[in-house]
Amino acid sequence: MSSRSQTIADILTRAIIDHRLVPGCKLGERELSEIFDVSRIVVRQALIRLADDGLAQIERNRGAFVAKPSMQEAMEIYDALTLVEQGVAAQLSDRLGPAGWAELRQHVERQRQAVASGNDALADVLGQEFHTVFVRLSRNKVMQEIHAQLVRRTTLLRSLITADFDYCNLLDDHSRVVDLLEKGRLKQAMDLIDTHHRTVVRGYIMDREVFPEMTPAEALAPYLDGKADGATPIAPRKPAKSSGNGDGTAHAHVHLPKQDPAPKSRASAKKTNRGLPA
Amino acid sequence: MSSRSQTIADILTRAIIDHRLVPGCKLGERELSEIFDVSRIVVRQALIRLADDGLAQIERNRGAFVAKPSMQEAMEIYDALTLVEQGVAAQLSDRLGPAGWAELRQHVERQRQAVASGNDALADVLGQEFHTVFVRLSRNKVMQEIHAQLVRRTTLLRSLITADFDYCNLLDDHSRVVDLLEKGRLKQAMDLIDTHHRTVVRGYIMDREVFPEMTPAEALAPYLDGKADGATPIAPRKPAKSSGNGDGTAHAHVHLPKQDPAPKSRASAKKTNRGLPA
DNA sequence: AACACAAGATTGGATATCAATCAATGACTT
DNA sequence: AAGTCATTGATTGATATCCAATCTTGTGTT
Repeated sequence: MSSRSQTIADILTRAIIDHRLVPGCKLGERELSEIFDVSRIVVRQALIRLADDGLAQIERNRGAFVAKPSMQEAMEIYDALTLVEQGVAAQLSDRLGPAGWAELRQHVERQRQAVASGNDALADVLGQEFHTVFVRLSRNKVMQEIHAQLVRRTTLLRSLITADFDYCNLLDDHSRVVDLLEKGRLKQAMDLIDTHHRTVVRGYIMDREVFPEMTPAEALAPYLDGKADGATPIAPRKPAKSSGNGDGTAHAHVHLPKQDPAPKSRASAKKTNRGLPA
Repeated sequence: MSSRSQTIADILTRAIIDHRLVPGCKLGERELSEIFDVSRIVVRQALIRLADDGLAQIERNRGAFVAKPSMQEAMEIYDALTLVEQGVAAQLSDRLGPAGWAELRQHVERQRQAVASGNDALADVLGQEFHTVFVRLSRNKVMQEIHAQLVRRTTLLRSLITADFDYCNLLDDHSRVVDLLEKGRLKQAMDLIDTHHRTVVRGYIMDREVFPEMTPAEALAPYLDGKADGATPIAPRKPAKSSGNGDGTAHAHVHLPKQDPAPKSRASAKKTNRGLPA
């Protein structure tokens, strides 16, 4: 079992890539420590991990916030992702065996079925997973980790934009990349990878104002004792601290941007939850 | 000014890439907290950062150690580095302007002069720096950070091997890569980058047992002076804490990594500083 | 010698506390 | 009334102390 701060960092990461915690959202130490029922120190260690991963930014004496990358940074992230995947493509076109190609095709097929059956959420997940599988076939764990981090950051970026993708189109890209690579047409495959990501970026109109639809406590609730992802149970709890904290519900104060019109949305607004919790 | 744990993480990183802290070296919380005169918690946060960077590994209930990558991991790191630099090469061959090429040439020239004047240590530093400059010209900060991390890890790897490089050869590679790229012969340049790194890896006979030649206190002493900011502390400074070892550790910039027969334990007798303080 | 067990040391974590800093508020001036 | 400045409150960065769990070590027994 890894450390608690790692567990919490994982949960926060999950919540961020599920778009339950959106860019700019304050990650207060005290608030999180009450949510997870751990000490502030553990929370801080988790936040350090998040910041190292580029998913949070810590401002001295002000606290941690979910990262809010600039357009410039968004481009750089996609550039880096393109570079990595092109490189992996070059490797795979040399070294990948039949089993590998089969796995890729099978994955594309699964996504195709998801699209066909109208399961957009699943299609979205599979669409992202394709890239992960792609890189995993390079059998380079270091590269995998770098790539996974970039993917997480692109997923974060999606919180900032108005999603407007054509899944079928992107799916076709995946399929065609596999085809081209297997036929040894590396150059074309690499160009397609580039176009693929540019297509995504082109849809990026970063409408800079994003405000949280839920408090962190609400956003994180689904991850707290579900253990859906087979991870660690959060805490076997010791006797409560008896110190007058009567109601027990960590009803957090909302940290909303000022010019915020009127989101009193504490009442579980199940809105466009694009994410996929477990 | 960034947090203290960041400062300490930076110093530890520095000490590791200077080969003053060698793989496997125990990084005890209490010991480090006394050395840096901070609390254990700050040290722990620094160690978390190191571990996230791949420079340390934390074993639960056992503590943190300087990372000791396997041969497999070493290969993966170099593979990833090659992939990144090849990708950057492709970008530069498209987009780099005259000023950029000039900067690269100038850098190669500086290293050439260092080699000519017999300043091996400087040549080594410049040789590594070339790769950093190369990637910086891509103007992609995300990519830069990924690359820098990989470079740090390769530098760590050098602690595990018996260094036996032919600097002139590697320098020639740099020069030729610039030439080829500027002439638009991308494919050849990329092949050369690959060969370049393979040349380095080929020299890797990871003689698994590395022994620390100094205690962490001795290894870290040179970095401890001002402690306020930590720009580039190479000033020799005596430890403020008494603690018995009054030796001032005159650290010479020696670059003679001749294999040392294994001493017994951490008996700090010799100070063959193999590192390359900038 | 091999094994079991107790003692010590180290880590992971909790709690309480303090200083520094930032945000918000309110008082005061113009 | 508007604007500026000081006070207050809240949050972070960091420390010290304490505790439980685990690892290491050394010793004693078989």
